[in-house]
Amino acid sequence: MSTPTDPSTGLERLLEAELTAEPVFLMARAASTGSSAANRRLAELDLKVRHYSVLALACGEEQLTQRELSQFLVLDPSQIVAILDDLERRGAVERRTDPRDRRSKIIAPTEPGRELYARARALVETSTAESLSPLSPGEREELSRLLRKVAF
Amino acid sequence: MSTPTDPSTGLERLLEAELTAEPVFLMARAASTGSSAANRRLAELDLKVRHYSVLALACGEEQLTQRELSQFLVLDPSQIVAILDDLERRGAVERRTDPRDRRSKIIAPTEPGRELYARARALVETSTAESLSPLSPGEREELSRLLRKVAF
DNA sequence: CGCTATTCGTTGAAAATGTCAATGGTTAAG
DNA sequence: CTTAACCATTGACATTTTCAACGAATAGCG
Repeated sequence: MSTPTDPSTGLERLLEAELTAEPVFLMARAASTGSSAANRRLAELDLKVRHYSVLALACGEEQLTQRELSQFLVLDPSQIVAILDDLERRGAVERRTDPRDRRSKIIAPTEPGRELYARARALVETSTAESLSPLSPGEREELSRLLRKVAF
Repeated sequence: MSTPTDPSTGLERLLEAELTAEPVFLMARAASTGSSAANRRLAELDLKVRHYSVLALACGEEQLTQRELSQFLVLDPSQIVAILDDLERRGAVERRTDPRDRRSKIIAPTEPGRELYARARALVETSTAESLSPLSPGEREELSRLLRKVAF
């Protein structure tokens, strides 16, 4: 059975196409199917991967400004504004003017925000497990390790 | 020196963030930086990765219809139309009604199209080498192998 | 054979995302 | 204290995505 999540195309004869050897293509395809799967799960919480990412960073150890979120997530500052408007309207995060530089705003999670993150994280875990199911545990670790090296 | 291609953010303190452990995020970031790098190179030929992908498949062994391109590239049929309009206008490919099913059209490369593909391919190779430079040759192979398993 | 349902490429519109310039408030450098 | 730079924000615009609808062609079935 083929769900919209299923990367299978029924075009097995194309697995030898030259394009299949191109990492750019493979990355794009894997990222595309992976994040639509995650988005489908997160829809239950009315979140998308982009919101989840911001929320995750907000819930982390580091105090981050919008500029830093923008750089780390490779999103235009104006997009961060939009995402934060959503999250703040839902009461998941707060913008606090950085006392050491009143131009910047530090993004802090609220208590409900942390709970939302916990639930979202569980959903993402599920989605990830599903997306990476063709890999062994060792392979998943290796994939993460390699991706981390190229992603930063 | 940090070029727009460079994935480095100068936010090393975030490398331990929980988000960094999420494959969804890593994939998205790697795919994003990877394909913008490739797009930057391909701009020289007035191509984007999406055009390159279609052209590559057209130049392959298999006779593919637009529907098949759409499925394999995970793009809406209407997007394939747009890409083909571009490529056909440039004389790189042709649409030929499939004699066995006159609803479908098979995409065939022209001779200039093949030459264009060859040049584009070289550019993509360069971009890939650059993007994957933090990896050893063995690691690059392994990354491709793992991506192929999750991408299909 | 005819009728109906389905598929294909195409068009067009709407939503989401990406990109970029300009602004007010704030800080840094001199 | 003045000038330049930086931050978040806004608004405009381009690109990409998503979806419904259409004519042409095929497939299934009576």
